[in-house]
Amino acid sequence: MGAKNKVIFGRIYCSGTSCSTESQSNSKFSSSISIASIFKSFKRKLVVGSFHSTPSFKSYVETCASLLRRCSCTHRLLSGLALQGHAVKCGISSDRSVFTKLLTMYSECNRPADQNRIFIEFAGSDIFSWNFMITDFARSGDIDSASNLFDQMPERNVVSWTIIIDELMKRGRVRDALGYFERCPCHTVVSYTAMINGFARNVMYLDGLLTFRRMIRYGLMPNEITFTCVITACGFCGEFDFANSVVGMIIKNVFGQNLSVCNSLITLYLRMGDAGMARKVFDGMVERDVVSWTALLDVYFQMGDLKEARHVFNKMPDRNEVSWSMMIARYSQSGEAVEALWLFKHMLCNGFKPNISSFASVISASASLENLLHGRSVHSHVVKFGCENDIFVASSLIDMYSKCGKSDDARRIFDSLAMKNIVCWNAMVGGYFYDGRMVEAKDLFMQLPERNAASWNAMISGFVQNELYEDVLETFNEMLTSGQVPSRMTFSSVLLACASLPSLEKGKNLHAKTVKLGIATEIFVGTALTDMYAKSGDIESSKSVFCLMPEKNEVSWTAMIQGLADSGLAEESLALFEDMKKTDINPSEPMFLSIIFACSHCRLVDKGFHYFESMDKVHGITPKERHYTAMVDLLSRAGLLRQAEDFIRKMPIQPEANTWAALLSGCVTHGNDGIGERAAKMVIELERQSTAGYVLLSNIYASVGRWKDVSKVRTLMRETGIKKGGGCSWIQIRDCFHAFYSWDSNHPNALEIYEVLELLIPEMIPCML
DNA sequence: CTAGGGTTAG
Repeated sequence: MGAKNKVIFGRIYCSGTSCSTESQSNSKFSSSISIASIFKSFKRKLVVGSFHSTPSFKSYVETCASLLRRCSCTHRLLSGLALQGHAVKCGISSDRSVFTKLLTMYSECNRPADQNRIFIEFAGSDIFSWNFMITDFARSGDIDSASNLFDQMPERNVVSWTIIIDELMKRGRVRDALGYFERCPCHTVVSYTAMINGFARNVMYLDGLLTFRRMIRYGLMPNEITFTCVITACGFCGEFDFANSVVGMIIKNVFGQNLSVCNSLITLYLRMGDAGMARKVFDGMVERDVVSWTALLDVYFQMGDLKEARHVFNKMPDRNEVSWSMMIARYSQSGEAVEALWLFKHMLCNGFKPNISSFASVISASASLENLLHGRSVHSHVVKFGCENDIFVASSLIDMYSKCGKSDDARRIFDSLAMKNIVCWNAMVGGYFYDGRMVEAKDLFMQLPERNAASWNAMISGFVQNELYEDVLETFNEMLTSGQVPSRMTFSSVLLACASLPSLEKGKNLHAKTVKLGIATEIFVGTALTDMYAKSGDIESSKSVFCLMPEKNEVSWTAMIQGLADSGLAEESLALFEDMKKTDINPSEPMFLSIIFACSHCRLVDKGFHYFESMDKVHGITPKERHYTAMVDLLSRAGLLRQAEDFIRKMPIQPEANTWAALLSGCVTHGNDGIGERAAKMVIELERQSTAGYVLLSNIYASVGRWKDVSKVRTLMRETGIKKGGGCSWIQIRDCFHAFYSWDSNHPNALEIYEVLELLIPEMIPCML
């Protein structure tokens, strides 16, 4: 024991105050023993009387300070207390270097009361101690005590000012920070940088840039940290000209090789949309860290090259939780939700702690998959890591439960939040719509403390999902009246509603509005317009909108191909499909549905089979039930009823009721009651509540003159309590749409509706009454 | 001979 302690003691004594050289001994026991032996040894050496001038006293103080520092590094409170006891006894506890180390030790060991006590006892006018205390108060969340302390300081240096400015900015108190900044008698690069970055933190980028300009005028030279902050601010607010002039300064002042400056430049060029330049910066760096590599990942994500991003991720020399979060977030945003979940799992397997960002991304991936099981399991991790009160995590949880149809679970999280932001409110409104709980959704919307475009969009798309198109238009009008400018999202939802309404007027009106806002050819709006015009029967306008779109995605092409097919322009639809195959867009599942449908309309049986077979063979898409149904429709319409029945019996998957219904409907057209009866039996068996089977069957009997069987089917329907649903129609009177049903003469505006109808189509009235 | 400002994800 003795030998070991002597070695430690000797090392400390000889190497002065260096903490790092003697941090090897890490057992609590040996550490406190060594401290005790130091004092024993020192007591022997100290000579009373020559105390204050001897070198041994100086060494004693230094050693004491050094040991205290070691105690705070290793959080050994007991040893620290023992040391303080000795220091007090020997009368050196008010020595500046001992005292500052004591302050640090109490702070590190989380003893604010003791820390405060010795501060009040000894601090006096020592600026360092005051600054230390201010930082400590601020970092523990008590910014008011921090600024009180600052105001009481007998004397301040520029560090004091910078601390208080930075801490106020971090807490969003921009005005207070600015007040201190203006009162600060002397500025440095650091105080200016704190100010610039403080503005940026509070989304006041332009003020940050102006402060930067003021700093240059003041004659201060920015350093690499200032440049990093300014470049980041430029990227956020899109001030690319300003950014370019800053880049000039960076190069002139030889900061072009600095690690963080280059890292921020990669992101700047990405925000400018110049992935090539971003890549160039990365290639030219002399030194790279995990931040540089993570930024490079985003370069490939922005170019849409997931493969290369994945490749870079695999070969990166180092990863941290941000790199993992980035991968999870981008995969989730690219619609690769399954891959996002996989990455999250592997992040945990690799020993990384999930953080708020990775939670938010992985929850939104589970939401888009509507995978409740996975969502719940991530939720349990969220609770385990104590992130359930984070607003980002909570709002994505609300969204996840909503999309899985669990609005009550969503509501529980919503209610548990002490601080809710507008995102949570909007997600919850959407949640009720997903569950079809319109009353609750509307109620909650009325309670919203503030409304943004997303709140209105939640209402509008909620009504669209529930096919309440009148409410869509009504809400849209309210939105305009409230002064809220509609977004792309709004237009694509409202246009979707217009596509389902008979009047083209509203749609045209909306088209005009989007032109005014300059978003008519934007991908989402343009696609919705294409769809709306096609569904409203104005295929020429649909085509012209489609052609004007500079960028088209899979959905846009589907809308146009489907629109042409549905308008009976089957040849054109097929030609467009061939055009699309020449671009880098791959045919999708719904597209094939339209293509087969188009073939069906033109009786192009062979072509239809060709496309159907190419799905699996060429494009690797497994045909779904509805594709088989479309094929049956193709064969049945062409009168190939026997082949159609054969086709169904050979299907590798269970046919849906609609598959048989397609055959049945062909039997009606071609008057085949033999196959028709079998098909009808299958339809009724697969879908007992549905009227379609019965109605079609009775139609077949009627078409071949089996009137007795017709009345048998009708009786059967009556007995099983199945009613034929009434038809629904729409009419527009002035600015309002009215839905009315064939049995509905109780509509509040019935009289007016009938009056209008009488003008239009007088012979329709008797059928409806 | 110690303090104050920073880059990547959400």
